[in-house]
Amino acid sequence: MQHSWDHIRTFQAVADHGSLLAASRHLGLTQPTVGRHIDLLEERLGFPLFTRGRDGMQLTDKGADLVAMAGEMLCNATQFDRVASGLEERIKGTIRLSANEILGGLLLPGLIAEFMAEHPMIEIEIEVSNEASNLLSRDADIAVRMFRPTQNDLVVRKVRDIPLGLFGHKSYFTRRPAPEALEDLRVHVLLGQDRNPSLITAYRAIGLDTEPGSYQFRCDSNIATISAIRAGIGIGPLHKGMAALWPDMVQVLPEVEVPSLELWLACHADVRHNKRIRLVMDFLADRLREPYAACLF
Amino acid sequence: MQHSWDHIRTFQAVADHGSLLAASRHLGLTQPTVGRHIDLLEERLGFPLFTRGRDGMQLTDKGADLVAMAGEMLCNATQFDRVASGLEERIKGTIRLSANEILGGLLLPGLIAEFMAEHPMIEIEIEVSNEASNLLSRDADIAVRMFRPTQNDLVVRKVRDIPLGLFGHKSYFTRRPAPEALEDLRVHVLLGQDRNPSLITAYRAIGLDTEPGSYQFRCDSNIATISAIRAGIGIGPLHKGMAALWPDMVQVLPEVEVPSLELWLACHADVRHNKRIRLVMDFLADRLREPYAACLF
DNA sequence: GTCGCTCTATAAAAATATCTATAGATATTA
DNA sequence: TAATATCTATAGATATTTTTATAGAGCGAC
Repeated sequence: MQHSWDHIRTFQAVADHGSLLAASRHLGLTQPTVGRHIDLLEERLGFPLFTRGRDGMQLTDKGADLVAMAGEMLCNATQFDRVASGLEERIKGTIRLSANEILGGLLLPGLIAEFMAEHPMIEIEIEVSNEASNLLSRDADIAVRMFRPTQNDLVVRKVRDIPLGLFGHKSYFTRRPAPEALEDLRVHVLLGQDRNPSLITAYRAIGLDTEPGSYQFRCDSNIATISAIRAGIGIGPLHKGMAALWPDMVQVLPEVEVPSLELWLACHADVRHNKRIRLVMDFLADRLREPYAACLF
Repeated sequence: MQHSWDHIRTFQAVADHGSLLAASRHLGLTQPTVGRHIDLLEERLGFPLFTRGRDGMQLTDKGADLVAMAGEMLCNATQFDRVASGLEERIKGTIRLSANEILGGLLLPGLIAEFMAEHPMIEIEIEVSNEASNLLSRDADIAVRMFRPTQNDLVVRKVRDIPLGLFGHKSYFTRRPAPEALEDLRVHVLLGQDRNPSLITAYRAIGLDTEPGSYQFRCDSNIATISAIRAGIGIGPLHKGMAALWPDMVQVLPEVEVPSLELWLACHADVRHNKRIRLVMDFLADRLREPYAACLF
């Protein structure tokens, strides 16, 4: 009896993630199972694929020679799944959305609640991450992005622009006078991010060239940053539509042109005819075009 | 949980062989197992891959859209196995030989007996068939052929030419006088083959243009044809070296030039460094170059 | 040093898949 | 018309695989 193709999948996952444990999590198996798959495969091939170290599994030379083909199989398998998903006509089923923290954490849940009431047969998962998840490897079915998705074979739709403005909480301005010109911002608490350079770039774009060190409050979490603004810690950029939902938010320097963000929807070309995906895409495109209805904060 | 890659393999096999039963034989599984694989796959995908008829399983349109990717996976998987086999360094193991009826049935067993005495760790299988088996899909590790193998990615070695001559059994010539010129053959019983045109072509090559109907004894089996010659039924071509092992065989028209056959060995490039395969290849190349030692007849 | 984290390896219990055997249905052959 | 192929579908017994739970070893932080 030959070895199973599943063992090759396991092999590829272990090679990719570097350890049995990490691979097992991604495969939805347990670590002993993954370990046994590798053991069996090695036994049948007659040579070791990995060296077992304390810090995981490292490919041997021979293992490295084989991993390319396993990778190709993975490509074909994911394409198989994608195409199959595109051929699928049932309404019932699951859709995975990928979105960044702000959209996925604050905005989408409200919209999805509405959608689910209309379509109880469709189950929806949201993957909240600021990393652009890979639609090609089917980490998600639909991506909601703040920039134009660039991968090939993607069907993308620009929904609209998202105008930004600089905002601070009313309470903040009881302590400091609101800035009247761009230079005044230098003496204010500016809320940006730690490692993610997108807001810093935005500040530069409006003519304020500050170094990361000059931000008094820094946090990687977009949500925490927004909370900080609402808590009156300082001034920072917000979606205008979102700020409009919160009383007590005061826009400063409204004449300053903060470059708008763009709102994009994307799905893989192979799945664009899937009814569920169409349904969700159309719904999102429709609702996201409207002003923000509610932020679940 | 996702579906198994093994189910995709099963899907591809069923699509390829047209029925659960045929696929199960090729996969080394049973028919109910193969059927359940397809059922599970269809259930997870949400649409049928096959229409079940009395005469097997026929791909639906959607199934046909998916079979290409499954086929690619099969390619990658067999390549995986081939490359793995090439990386393998153990002596112990199995080697599959592919050869035609004459070589595989009469000559190789004697050589292999000798080889096995020297190398008891290596198990050898012979696939005897006049169809050139596919080294790319790993039906065999080594092919012994009477013509130059043409597939790509093959490592081929010409061992030698095999001179042919026309022979008859002594007892035959007690009944009919031996032919003295080519034309005399017309009144003799010529032993050729039924559907396989190779011998007919050979007769044409030496200047004797006879139609298949004029062969009194016809048989698809090369071995039976040789037996017929040895039984004194008529005249036919034999390997000179083989005929030399049998007393009572008389060559006729030795001046007639019968085109020689060629003897080739081939293995896939991916496995050429496999020690077992090298060992067998070298042994065969060595022994096949010598005159025939024994025919197991 | 010790706690907490990573990782691999192993043995018994639980879940799952496979096989054997059989039935039913249709076409081909005698 | 009966016999013999082909094929798929289904149920119970058997094996195999997976999981759960546990141990052991190295590394970094406090």
